[in-house]
This record gives sequence, C-alpha cells and structure tokens, in this order.
Amino acid sequence: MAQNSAFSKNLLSDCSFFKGLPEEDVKFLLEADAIRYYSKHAQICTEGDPANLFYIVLSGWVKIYNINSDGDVSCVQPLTHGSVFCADSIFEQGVNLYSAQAISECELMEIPLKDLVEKSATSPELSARLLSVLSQRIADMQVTLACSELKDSSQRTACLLLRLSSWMTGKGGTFKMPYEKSIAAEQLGMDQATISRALARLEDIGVSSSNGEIHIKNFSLLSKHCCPHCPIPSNRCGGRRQCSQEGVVEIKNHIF
Amino acid sequence: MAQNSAFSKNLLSDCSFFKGLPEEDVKFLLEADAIRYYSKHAQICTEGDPANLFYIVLSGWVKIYNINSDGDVSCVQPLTHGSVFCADSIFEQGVNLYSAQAISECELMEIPLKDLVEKSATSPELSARLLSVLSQRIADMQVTLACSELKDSSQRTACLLLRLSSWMTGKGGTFKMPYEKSIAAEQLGMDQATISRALARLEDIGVSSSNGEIHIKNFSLLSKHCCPHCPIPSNRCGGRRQCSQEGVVEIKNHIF
DNA sequence: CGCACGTTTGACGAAAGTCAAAACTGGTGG
DNA sequence: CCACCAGTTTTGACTTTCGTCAAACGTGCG
Repeated sequence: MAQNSAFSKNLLSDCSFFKGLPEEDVKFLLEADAIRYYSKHAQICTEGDPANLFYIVLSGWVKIYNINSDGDVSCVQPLTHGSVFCADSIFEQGVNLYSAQAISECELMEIPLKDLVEKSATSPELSARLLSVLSQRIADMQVTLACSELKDSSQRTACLLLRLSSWMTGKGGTFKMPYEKSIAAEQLGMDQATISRALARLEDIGVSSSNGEIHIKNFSLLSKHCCPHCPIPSNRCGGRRQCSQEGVVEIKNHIF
Repeated sequence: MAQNSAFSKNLLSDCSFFKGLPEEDVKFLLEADAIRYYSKHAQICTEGDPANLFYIVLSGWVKIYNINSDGDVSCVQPLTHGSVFCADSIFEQGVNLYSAQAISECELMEIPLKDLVEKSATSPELSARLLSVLSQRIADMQVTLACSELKDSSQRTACLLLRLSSWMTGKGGTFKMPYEKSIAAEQLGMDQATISRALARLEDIGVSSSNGEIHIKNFSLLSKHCCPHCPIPSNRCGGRRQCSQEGVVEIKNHIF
C-alpha cells in the first residue's frame, strides 16, 4: 500500500463500503492496492466477460449498462464516488452482469473478486456488507423502474433532477449537471431530443438550464410535479422533498 | 409441525429456498408451522407497513407491486410456487418494500422475520441463501427493466409469453395463461387494451389465444421476434430459446 | 477561424393511452 | 336447459406522447 496509503486512509473514511468493517478485512482487500485511472469513454468491463475484479469509484463518473445486438443500451445507471460495482458477479458464476464505461475521467479502485470471495466466507461483517450492496442495487433499480413508469417525460426528468440535487439544502439552488444530458436520457430510457424538450417544459415550474447548469427555484414545487405519481416510499428515494405548509424543505436521504 | 409435517416434507423437496440448508435451520424456521390460505384478491401485506413475516408461495399466484397515490401500480411481479418474498424487509428497518396480493387462490407459508434474522446471524448457509434470494430479485428486475425499455408492445408481450412457457419442451405448444391478462399488462407496464392488441398482432408469427389458452406454434420463431432486441445475457433469461439452423429448440433456464 | 462535440428545434409519423361500448366467459339459480 | 350476472377481454374512435431524422445552434479548444 506504499505510496497510496494516505489516499487509502482518506478513502476509508469516505467510502461506505469499508466503513465499519474490521481493520483486518479492509487491509486484506486493499493489499493489491490497484488504483487505476480511466479517461472519458474508456471501457472498464463488458457484460458477459469473465469477471476477475470488482470496482469502487473514487472519483469521476462511471455508467453501468446493458446493451443489445442493435446497440441500444438499457438499465443505464451512472455511479460516482463511493459506489461499488461488479461485486455481484460472484453470485453469477464469475461473469459480469453489465458493462461499465467511464463517462468522465475517473479513478477506480480495483479489487480481485477472489479476495472478496475468500474473505467473505469467514467474515460475517463483510458478507453483511455485500448484502447491503445488493440491497442498494435493488433500491436503485426499484427507483429506476418506478420512474420509468411515471406518466410523462417531464415528470421523469424532474425526478432525476431532484435525485441529482438531493445533497442540496435550502429552498432551491443551482448545480452543475454531473454528466451529459444524453447519458441522462439513456438513464431515463428516453431519446435525447425528448429530455431536451422535457426540460424546456419544466421552465413553467421554475427549472432553467444553461451551459450544463441547472437552476431549480423551488425543490418542493418540483417535487410536487412528480413525486405524488411515484410509488416508492419517500424514505427510499433521495430526491423526494417533503414540504410543510410554508414550503420548508426537508431532506431525507442522499444519493451521494 | 404436527399435522402438516407430511406436507412440509413435500415442500422441502420442492422449495429451492430450503433445498440444501442444514436440517437444523429448516426445522427452526418451520417451527411456527403457519401455512395460510388466501382467497383471490386478498391482500397479503402492504408497502410501508411494519414487516413481521416473510412468505413462501406453496401454491397459486401472488403479485408483488408498488402503488402510488393515484392508484397506479408498478413494479408488478407475479410469483408462484417456490418463490420467497418480503425476506428483503430485514435489510430495510423491518418495513415492507412492496405490497402483495393474491391473484388466485393460494397457500403461503408464513415465517416470522425475527426467526430469519436470528438464525441467519449464525448460519452462513442461511445467509448465503438470503444472498441468492436477493440475487434472484435483481435478476428479475433486470429482465423487467430491459423488457420495458427497448421493445414495442408486441415484443414485450412475446417476451412474457416465452418466459411463461419456459418450462415447456418441444418446438411449440399450448399452455394456460396462469393469471389474468390484465395482470400481465400491469407487469409489462402497458394498458390492458394494448396487450390485447399486441396479442392480436402476434398471430402473424404463430401465436393464437382463446379462452385463456395460449398456443405458440414455434418458440424459436417467437424468440427471434423479441430476444435479439434484449440486452440480457441468454443464460439469465428463462424465456430465451436458442435455435440452431434446423430450428431445434434448446431450453436454458426455467422460471418455475 | 474552424472543428468537434453536445444540444436544441422543427416537421412528421408511429405507437400507445383513454374512454366507452360491445362481446365473450364461466358460474348460479330458476 | 336456459337466462342472467359479474368479471374479463376485445374492439373502435380519438388524442397525446414520444421517437426519428435532419438541420441549425452553441460552446470550448487548438
């Protein structure tokens, strides 16, 4: 762990995957010490290929996705700092269940799956952590699925904006779109042109965008536009804003 | 376990959840011995309510689903013999993540969640089994998502028919629709009228239906209609038929 | 300045939702 | 044995939404 130990320490305090795990497990997993840099658009792994590694995103954004023979992508999910992926390959005969691609420059920690298999057999804490990774993935997919069944494209777009801004406090605010709108469109299962028009239609309820910056005048107003049509219990969705009579905003959860 | 012991024995040999588990774990879980009968349309549990039980379907069909304040359902999945549900509540502060309703008469085995929590803490086999339940749910959701994202209604309907007939061998065949078409429509996220029209359009490729019976002339022909547009690896989807030059059908997986 | 890339816009057509009426099914009881 | 009923499915007419294609626009960069 030589020169990266300072960074790794930093990682430990930040990355929920390691938080609370026995020191020994963490040391064991970090032994290989492979922090790797990927440039934008680089392929990280491919669906169906033999899986040797699992990954933790340290910085930047990665999308995981499936692709069919027509080249259409689906089940697209952008991941960022703190997210773990491909750990689930160990339940599937060591084959990757999805592809992953860097959608910005990013740094990943790559850990051999066999270490994970070996260690989780004897560490109940680690296998509990694995369970929570799977649980998280189920929760994410549930949000995606529920969102995709929401009424129209502007509601789905609103839902995504709320989730992307779930770390923000206050009545409203401005944030930078963390990845391209075309990726957001893939994530929402709609055409790029559709998300563009959807955003335009959201102007009426206080959403404006320019140069990749999104400004939301009032989170709870936006929340009223889509969340009532969503079946997900509010404590499972980071985007949901609860508003009291005065429109005070409460944040329940964060996605990052 | 008094009078039900014969039945339970039968269950053991059939239900994948118990198969291969240590005798002791199985005994412990089956101690409460609650086999309960539900009539069609009966509510089994409700999203958001405190979860005390998890369930194993012994016979009949159950649908799990989420519902929004407009009364629209989503994330609908029909389950039958051998399926486990609500076990995932233990990862979510003991609250049900979805509602469940009987969509035919059915028998369920109801086991206290606290027994599951207690036993899985000390039994690695049982917690591995839990992992595989979660894994299975992820796989199911992935199929649902992929299916909903990139197919028109006739392809999605074809996909469902193939999955429902995945237990059948031979070139083609007839089977009874195991639940109502309106449920199938919910499952596929489309309107009831749409699935009806979609079925009609499938007549051209050898699908006919009458009186709740579906006849498929040639599985691999139907498979050609939808599977090439699906991103799911073929070994993860029970419906997929692989066909050689001569149209010989191979079955990879079953869903029940 | 010009190029590459991502985004927006317009015109059009195809697909699916909506509503409501009609048709079909299986079961019940006279 | 038939008539009736409730529940389910099909069908038709209409509307809305979204995908598609392609051109125009904007931004950042060498």
